[in-house]
Amino acid sequence: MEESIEAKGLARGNLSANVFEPNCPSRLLLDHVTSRWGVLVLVALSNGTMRWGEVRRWVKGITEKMLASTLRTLESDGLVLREVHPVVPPRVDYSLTERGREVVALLLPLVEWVTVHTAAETEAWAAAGTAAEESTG
Amino acid sequence: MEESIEAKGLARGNLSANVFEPNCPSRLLLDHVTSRWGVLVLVALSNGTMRWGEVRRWVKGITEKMLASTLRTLESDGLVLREVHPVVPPRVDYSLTERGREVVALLLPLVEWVTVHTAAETEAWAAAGTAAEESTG
DNA sequence: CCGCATCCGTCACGATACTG
DNA sequence: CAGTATCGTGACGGATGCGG
Repeated sequence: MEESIEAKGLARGNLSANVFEPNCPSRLLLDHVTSRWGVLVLVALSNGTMRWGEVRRWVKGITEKMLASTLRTLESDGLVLREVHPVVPPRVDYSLTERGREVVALLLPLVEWVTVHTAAETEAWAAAGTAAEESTG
Repeated sequence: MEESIEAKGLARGNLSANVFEPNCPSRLLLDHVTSRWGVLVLVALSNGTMRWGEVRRWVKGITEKMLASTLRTLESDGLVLREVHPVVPPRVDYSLTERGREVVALLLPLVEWVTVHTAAETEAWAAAGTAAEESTG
């Protein structure tokens, strides 16, 4: 394992930020980007600017409350840009900031890895799911 | 952004696993590896085999319950190897499996990015924290 | 109808105490 | 040292209400 964090000194405390410290702000940001919905929202937005409803349709299963909360959090972290258009009907666009794109670039390989490494299990799931797809919508 | 997931077809649904599907098993695995404590435990174990107490000391702020739960989950996911030595006093070693090392390799850049991008805020935090350390304990 | 805030129920999380 | 059992709280999730 040449990729040890020790080699990089990441967790040795010789860097200013240390995610292993409970009160370090880096822990908060890490929690946000790796949160249950945060990662999915970020990855969804990697496709470009999206409207509220669009993001909601991408991240299936998320509630309106969590979507709003997640978007607000990511916005305050400077990862997501929120643009409100004062039109009727109301239109709000969400997109990734420069920082947001940086994180997503690191997030994508992880999501891809997970996707690949659940392929075996997913085959069975998809097989059963496809049959039930008609009933579940 | 040439790294769009569209280009890879990751979220297009043409891969067997799709993290955007609420019931897809890949979502579970993603939640596990990106969970609040999961990522920290995995990164900690990237330093090599550790004992229970060691991991606990690395991941500051984690409770015994969460540590046990997280380790069990990661073990069931095939990311962490748990070795029980029937000795007195009891000794249990935790290490990364081959798959675990793969995920950590993808997790480290993310953690590193977070660390770097909170450096500015952390300076103020460290400065204030060091000063307040005396009063707050 | 879209975007989002609020109330409330539920469950995982967190602290403590206890066992082998 | 390495966990397990128990109980309280806060965050999450669902439904509802409001403004444009």
